[in-house]
Amino acid sequence: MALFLSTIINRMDSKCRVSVPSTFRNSLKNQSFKGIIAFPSYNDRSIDACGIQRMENISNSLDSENYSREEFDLISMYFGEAEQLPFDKDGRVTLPKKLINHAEIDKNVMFVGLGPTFQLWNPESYESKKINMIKNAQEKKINPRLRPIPKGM
Amino acid sequence: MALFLSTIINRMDSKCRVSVPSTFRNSLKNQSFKGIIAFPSYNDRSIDACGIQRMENISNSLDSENYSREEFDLISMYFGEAEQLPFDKDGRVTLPKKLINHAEIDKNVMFVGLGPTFQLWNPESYESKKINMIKNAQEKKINPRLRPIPKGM
DNA sequence: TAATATACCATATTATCCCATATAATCCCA
DNA sequence: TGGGATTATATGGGATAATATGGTATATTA
Repeated sequence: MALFLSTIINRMDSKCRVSVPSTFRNSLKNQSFKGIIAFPSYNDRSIDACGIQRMENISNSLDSENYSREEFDLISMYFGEAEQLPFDKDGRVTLPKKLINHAEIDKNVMFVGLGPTFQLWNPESYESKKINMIKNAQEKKINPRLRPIPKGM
Repeated sequence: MALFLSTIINRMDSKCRVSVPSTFRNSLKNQSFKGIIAFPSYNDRSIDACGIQRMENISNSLDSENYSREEFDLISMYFGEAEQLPFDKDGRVTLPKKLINHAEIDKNVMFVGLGPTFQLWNPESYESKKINMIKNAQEKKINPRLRPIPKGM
C-alpha cells in the first residue's frame, strides 16, 4: 500500500503541468497505472488524490458488496469525478481546469501527504485551513499530540 | 478488469457517431471485441455500457451460479437488449436510435465512468440527476467521501 | 435502385514527447 | 570532513503525435 508523507510546494506552468514530488512518485512505483487519480474534495477547496490501486479496490467492492441505491449512486459520482492523470517522462501531470478552479490554484501547488492518500492545495488556502484547525482544536480542547495517534505507536 | 474513471463530453454527429473517450478505449484495449456493449439503463434515462469481458463473465455465471427464476429472467432480458457497438478506425461508435431515444440524447454525449462500467448521458439529464443524488445523500446523512470507501483502505 | 451503413480521408485542436537548463541533492575521494 | 563531481529533480519551451470531428467515397442490403 502506498504511503504519502510530508508537504512539498511545486510550481504549475503555463500548460498546467506540475511535478508530482519524487517521494510520492516512488510510493506509486509498483502500481499498474503510472500516474495519479485526482478528484475535487467535498469538504475543502482542495484536490484529493491517490494511486490507481485504491480505485481498483473500490471498484471491485462495487460488484462484490451489497450497497444501497443511495450509496451506489454516490460511489458512481465518485468515479465520475475522478480524473486519471498520467505522468509525463519527467514525472509531471497536467491538472484539468475543473480541478484548478475547484482548488483555486494559480501558480503554486502544495502537495500534502495524508498516509494512504494525499491532497493538492493552493498554499494560501492550506495555511488558513491549518489556522482554523488549530483554533478549533483549542476551543474544543483536543490535544493534537495524543488523540490521533493509533495504538501501538 | 477494465476501470472507467472521469466524465467526458463528446459530440454526436449527423450519422449518430460519437468518439468513445480515449481513456475508456485504453481500458478496453486487451478485450477480444473491439468496441462497447450498450443497453438502456433500467433506473434512468441513460445508457449503460461496458466491455465484452464483463458480459462474458455474467454469461458464465448464468451457468455456474444458482439464480432464482426471476433473476435469471432479468439477466436474460438484459442480454436481449444489449447492443454490440464496434469502434470505427478512429475509435467512434454509432449509437442506435433506440438508445438515443431512451437517453434523450440530441447532440452532446456525456460519458461517465462508474468503475467496472460506464454510462452515456444527455449532459443536462445528468446534471439534474447529480443534484438529486446530493440532495438525497444529505437528507439521509450519507457522507459521500467516507462511507463508500471499503474498510482497510 | 434507394437507403443505410461502413471505410477512408482531411483537418483543427489538444495533449504528449523530447530536449535544454537551472537547481538541489547525493556521492566520492583527497 | 570539505569540496568538487555526479546524479536526480524541477521547470520551461518547441516539435511531434494523438484525438476528436467533419466530410466524401465505397460497400451492403432491403
